[in-house]
Amino acid sequence: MRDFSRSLPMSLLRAREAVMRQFRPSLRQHGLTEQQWRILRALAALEGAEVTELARTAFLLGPSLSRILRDLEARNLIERKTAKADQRRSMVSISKDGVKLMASVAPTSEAIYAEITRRFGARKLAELQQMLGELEHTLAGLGSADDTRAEE
Amino acid sequence: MRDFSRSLPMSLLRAREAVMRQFRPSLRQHGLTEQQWRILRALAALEGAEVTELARTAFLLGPSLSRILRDLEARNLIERKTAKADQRRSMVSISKDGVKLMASVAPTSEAIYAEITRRFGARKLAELQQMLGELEHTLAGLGSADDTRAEE
DNA sequence: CGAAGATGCTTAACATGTTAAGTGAATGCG
DNA sequence: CGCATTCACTTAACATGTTAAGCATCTTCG
Repeated sequence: MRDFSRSLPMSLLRAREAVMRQFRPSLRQHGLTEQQWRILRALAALEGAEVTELARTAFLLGPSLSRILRDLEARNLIERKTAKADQRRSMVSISKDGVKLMASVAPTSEAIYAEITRRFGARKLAELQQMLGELEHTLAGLGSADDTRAEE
Repeated sequence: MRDFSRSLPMSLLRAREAVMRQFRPSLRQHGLTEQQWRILRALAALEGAEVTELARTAFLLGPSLSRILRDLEARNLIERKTAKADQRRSMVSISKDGVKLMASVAPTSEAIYAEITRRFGARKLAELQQMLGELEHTLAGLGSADDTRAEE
């Protein structure tokens, strides 16, 4: 059998870990996990979204998102209000505290990303992301059907 | 701020998920998680290894590995014995049941991998893995020091 | 209208990720 | 030798990943 340490899943896992290792300490200093940070960023970009939409954007499964939103709301970093038209849906938005927190994290985060880009090379990085996108697209629809998470 | 859905971490996450989505159902049918499968494969390749070495190979953190080994041992898929020379170390090896289980999973797993390779293109896949390896190497040593997990 | 089904979200249960602390065994060194 | 340090691994505690159930609300259609 193939040397599994050279398999595609392992390559992807190690590469992602190498990248995230750069960001985690900074996020941690601000009391945020990687996933919480994704949610805040998504909310800042979307300016309010339904939970399902947020799950798709932040690439989180419903149950994870449910828990995280509960915690972020308790920390006053986000706000929720149920939609009037459809009581099942709830609109989530980032709070003022949330915006403030983002502002305090963003500079370091941007700097790290810039350093990664510089080291790896902007062109190469673009190529890599191109290929990753193609891989994702190639496999879309191969596996199970219903995809609440990604799959736009 | 950058559209975070196009950031490198998200690209890597989505790509990996697209790949793993192909394998999970088959593994699940055999009562294995992705991580348990990694450990079995690593053990089959190494023919017995110390826990730390196994963590490095299967790219798992110590605490995760500890729990998983406990469970795999309870299921009689692996065996452990403490080293004579150094009582702190324990040698882990795959059991006969473990080998049997691997044999029952491997064909499907190989078929899925072959299909992914076929769809994406073997050459492109090699290119992608090459770039992933470079990315990993580029970032090695940038972040925190001590790396018990990977970083050979 | 009203019951059956679909939808949006949450809870539950178990497995792993992540960091810190704990434990026993080896090592280094005065 | 003896004691502090290091080492290999495990436990603990909390956050997320993953699948299955649960629970309202909404929609569909007779």
